[in-house]
Amino acid sequence: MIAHAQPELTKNQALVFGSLSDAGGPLTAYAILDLLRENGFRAPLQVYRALDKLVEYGMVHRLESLNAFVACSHKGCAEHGTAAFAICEICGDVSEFTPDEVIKLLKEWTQAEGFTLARTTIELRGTCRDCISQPN
Amino acid sequence: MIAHAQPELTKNQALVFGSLSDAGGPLTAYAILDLLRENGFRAPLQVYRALDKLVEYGMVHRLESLNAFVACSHKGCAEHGTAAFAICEICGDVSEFTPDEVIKLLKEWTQAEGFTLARTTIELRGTCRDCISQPN
DNA sequence: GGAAGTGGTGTTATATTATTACATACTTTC
DNA sequence: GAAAGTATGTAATAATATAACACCACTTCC
Repeated sequence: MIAHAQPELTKNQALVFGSLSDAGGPLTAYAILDLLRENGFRAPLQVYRALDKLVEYGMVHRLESLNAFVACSHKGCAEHGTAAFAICEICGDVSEFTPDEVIKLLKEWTQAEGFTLARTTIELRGTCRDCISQPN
Repeated sequence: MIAHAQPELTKNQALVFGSLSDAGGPLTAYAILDLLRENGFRAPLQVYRALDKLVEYGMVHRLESLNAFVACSHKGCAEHGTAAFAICEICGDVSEFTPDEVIKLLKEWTQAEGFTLARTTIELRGTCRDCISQPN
């Protein structure tokens, strides 16, 4: 369990986090940029810099296999362990979960190997229950 | 356990696979392109098309968090389960392993959720034993 | 034999994702 | 108020990936 500070966000960070929260799903950096143009955003770097901080604070996760970002699904983004993601390739829905037992096993492997773990990416691609049951 | 066919590779596929095998580590598509210019490669698509097939055959893995590709570490690329990767951020070394117990737990989660799993990405970022012990 | 299908290739152009470099401004601390 | 640290704005460019189209080799099937 890692406790993340809940710092005051700057204006840009708050705008980016707001976009992701409102979206309720993953957005690419450029999609966020387009959403925020009316708020004065003009360049990708404004988005990327905010995202860097939000990821550092644990409030946003990066989905490596999508090159996209998603707001952490924990309310208030309270402390929690390493997250995993199930990504539906039909509807784009992303489910975040916290597979503590999996993380424990992976940590055991790293300790046996002498590997110092900094960051863990677990992403499952497939089809969610809804999209399987209604194949249209 | 999934048995991958070991098809005859086309010329381009063999060249790309050879580059990755020789490299003994991850390469980006554009790094491969540069290595193969002397073999007549001229465009990224020649690399990406070969990589697509090699990944499909299970002979090459894509490292999502690096946007890079690595030859499968199993000799002859025999049948094996889902792979995971530990990536050293100092020396760039990549260790492939097969965490069967982890995969089993993740599969249990997907079955409970009704999620149909197509592809699993597990990537650990950190520092390998060698780079921790000799901090230069 | 020829038509149609399939898969690989070559090439140009373009789309998408991310960073470098530099200038400016604001805040905190001493 | 000078110094240090952090946030911002902007332009340019780098790095990664795909679309579109033409051509060729091979098969298969009538």
